[in-house]
Amino acid sequence: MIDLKSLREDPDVARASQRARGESPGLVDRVLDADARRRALLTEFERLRAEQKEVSRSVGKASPEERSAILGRAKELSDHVKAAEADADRARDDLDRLVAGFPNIVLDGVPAGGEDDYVVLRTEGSPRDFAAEGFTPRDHLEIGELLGAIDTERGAKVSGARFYYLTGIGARLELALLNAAIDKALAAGFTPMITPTLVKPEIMAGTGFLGAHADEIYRLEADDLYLVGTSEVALAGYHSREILDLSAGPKRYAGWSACYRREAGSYGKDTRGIIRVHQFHKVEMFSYAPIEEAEAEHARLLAWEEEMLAAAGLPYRVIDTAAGDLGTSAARKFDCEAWLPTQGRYLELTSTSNCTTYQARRLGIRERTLSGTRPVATLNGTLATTRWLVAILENHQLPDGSVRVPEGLRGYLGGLEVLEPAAPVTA
RNA sequence: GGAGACGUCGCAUAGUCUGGUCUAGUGCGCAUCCCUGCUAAGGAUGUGACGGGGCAACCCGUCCGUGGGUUCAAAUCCCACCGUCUCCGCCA
Repeated sequence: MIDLKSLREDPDVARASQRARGESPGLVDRVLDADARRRALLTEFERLRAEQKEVSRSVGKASPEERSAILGRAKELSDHVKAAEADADRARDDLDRLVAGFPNIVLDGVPAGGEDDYVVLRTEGSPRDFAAEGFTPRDHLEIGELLGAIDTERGAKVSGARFYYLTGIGARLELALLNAAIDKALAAGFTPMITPTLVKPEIMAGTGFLGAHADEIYRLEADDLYLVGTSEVALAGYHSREILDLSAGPKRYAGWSACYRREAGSYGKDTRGIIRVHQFHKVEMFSYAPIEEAEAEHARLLAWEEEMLAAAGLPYRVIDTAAGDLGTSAARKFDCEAWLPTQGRYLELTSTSNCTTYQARRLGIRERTLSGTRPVATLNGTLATTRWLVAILENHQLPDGSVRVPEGLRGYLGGLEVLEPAAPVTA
């Protein structure tokens, strides 16, 4: 939720933000109108209510002779108050609806435009030259099957398309990666958390996931709960309706959870292997920070992501996502994309967003300061996901189909240096 | 799943039966000050959130788990829901 006061004081910033996102700047004026109307009706209601309270109080003290006259007056006022309150409530609902649909204000420097208008900030590491090494790289699924690490056929049999089993060394490799991520988070001062993956509608709405991309989310209708697409949701909800003390710096949590995505509208895209799946695991960083520290914290989250990518030995690039490709809640987003040799393209492995105070306003997360309370900034970023296995298997493969274990993960696999092809799991 | 108890401004509690004097009292904690001169005790004052108006001291409104209802008037009466605890049943 955007800040109405600053919108009132400086609507041009919001208009510019809307234009950068490729959305309507006219929405700003509709919000301003609704806000003015709501405040006028609220003032009127409160004036009548104050009068009614005064008259009502006088009923008890009135002498029997005065009583019926006062009661008549009170009754009349009561009707007026009810009507005025209904008007004010309606105006508030109108305003709320408009505000709910208003995305976060993008930060200065965010590239304008859509999905393809990102800016590459830098490229780290260099992709291997498989031609020079004299072999054609296998894709992650082929390797995964050779290693007995990934089984998508049985995943489809049991749960449908875009489901999979990680088997044997595949399961161990994912656990190794996620454990490495948790250790990285611990070293950076995060509190590890294992979070709920089913959340209430108000929490899902508060994080901004029920806006434009609501069809991405699984909903359990019988229980009115949502399956989270990331532990960001549960971690943002953790301190909802609380007042925090951030005087010692940001509060940092690292969530480990399964993540669920419907992948509606991605038919035919990344259908092979485990690049785009309905269920995966992720270790996610989440920070609650004073707003002045948000941009510095965002830079820190990005740096920790890059340390993980280095531990996994992956070549990657960092992009500054364009305004139109930001989520509803994000004011700025950096993605790290690893090189995918068999597709000759970069694949998103991490994403870190600065949501400024947008989520905190919706979820009622504030901090205590010398001059009262105010909303905090929330930020999130990926430390590892199941998808990383794709890049690890492809980038570290050897001609015979085995895979060199990146040094940063060996300690989590009992010192194992190479994953060797194994007999497949057969019936 | 069944039965019962409970939910009050940081914490603990009063108030609910008998609606108006609750403009929610008290204790603890906390903050400032006073006294004292020494890691004590005492005293005074203050002590929330949200919204609106001046936008500074102030004023108004909302908030007693949540949402409805009754009433001129609801912490208080009625209904529904949520949560916590206890007991029973069932499942692991």
